[in-house]
Amino acid sequence: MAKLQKSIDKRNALVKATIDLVNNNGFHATPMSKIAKMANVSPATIYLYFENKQDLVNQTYIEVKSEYTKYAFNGYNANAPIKEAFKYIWNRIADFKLKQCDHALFLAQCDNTPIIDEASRQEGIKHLQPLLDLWAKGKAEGIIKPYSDYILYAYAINPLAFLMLSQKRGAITLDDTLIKNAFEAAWNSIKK
Amino acid sequence: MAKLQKSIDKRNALVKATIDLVNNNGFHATPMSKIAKMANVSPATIYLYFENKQDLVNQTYIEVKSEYTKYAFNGYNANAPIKEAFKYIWNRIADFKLKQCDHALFLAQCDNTPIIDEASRQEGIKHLQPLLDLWAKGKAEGIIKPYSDYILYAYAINPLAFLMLSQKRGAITLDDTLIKNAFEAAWNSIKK
DNA sequence: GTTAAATAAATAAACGTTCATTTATTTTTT
DNA sequence: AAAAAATAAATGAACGTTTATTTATTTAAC
Repeated sequence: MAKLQKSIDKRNALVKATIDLVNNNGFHATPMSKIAKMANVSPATIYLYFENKQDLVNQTYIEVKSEYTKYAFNGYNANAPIKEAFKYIWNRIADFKLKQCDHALFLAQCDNTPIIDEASRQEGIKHLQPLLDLWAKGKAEGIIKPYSDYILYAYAINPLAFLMLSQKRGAITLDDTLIKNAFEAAWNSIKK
Repeated sequence: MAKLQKSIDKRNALVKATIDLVNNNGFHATPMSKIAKMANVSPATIYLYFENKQDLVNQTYIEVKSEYTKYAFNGYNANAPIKEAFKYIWNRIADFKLKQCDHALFLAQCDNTPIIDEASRQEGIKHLQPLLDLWAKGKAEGIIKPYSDYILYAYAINPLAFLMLSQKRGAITLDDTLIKNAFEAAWNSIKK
């Protein structure tokens, strides 16, 4: 059997093009032809790597979400004291949203619209477990308020998405002072 | 029909259909034909009320955003003490996001995607002035932290959008206790 | 009877996807 | 080790469908 390797470079180029175009034009104004053109392949080639447009955007979402959480927990020490551990994760997430702004924007768009299907959304949620574990530990130790994971996330993590969007739109510049303030606000809203 | 002039009812039905369909299927899967069908008019009729599809979604956005802020500040007394005044607005906003969940979802989708144009986005921002005024006053009195409006909004108001989405997706139920906790978190993150 | 409102039907452009074919790589034969 | 055969990867062009929008026509108020 002749075995040939479909080029991973091409797949990556397609994923990257999808992120770029969906970020700038939205899903509805991102035809396969444009994605193909930006990735320097033929439209037909997309279908060698992805089942259809829905599959392309689903896979892109899962991939980006996975990068996000991988980055967030990279180097994380689950045995550190609660506040220190949380600070580490929080700063990694802030870092990601600033340095990988395009990826964070893409996630925000997917998380707030029905463009990806429910299965992919569920798949993306799984990876946050270490943070939820930290919160459980913090609650057990009486350091973190006994709120649900969702309200903790809403107040401690999600505001970063809004700040990132504001920066992207030129309304603010996220300097070190602002980030430091943001962390204090985050911590204050979840600490007991 | 008593009078045959461009019926405001028809326009409202079109706006409502747009919200429903965009919420459930996204902009890309919401053709004019479906909007027309749901509003019980002919596709051509849409063009008697709106210039084109972009104009329809722009106007829908501005209308919903306007309802949102109108509701938020209805009955608001700008001369009340800072915390009390903030609590009033915050609860009105929470109320809106829960009772008018569809409208809040539509706004979230518009605010996180490029489906509406920049002019309409700017137009939508204007209406928040009373809240910004309150914060300015609170900062002047040394009651509220000297953060930018964006970071205050990110921590005090925007988390409600995340909670609303979580509820819509069945992950949580926003009861009175949770809302009360959420307010305390909001206030703690902005109070000095 | 005139005019404005509403529509069904029509249309051109754009879309996602498939098809027929070519190109590139691997396997088999000699 | 070369040549031939087989197969995988890639493509441009084409398909059928859907889309937003326009047109020509009908309907209903005054």
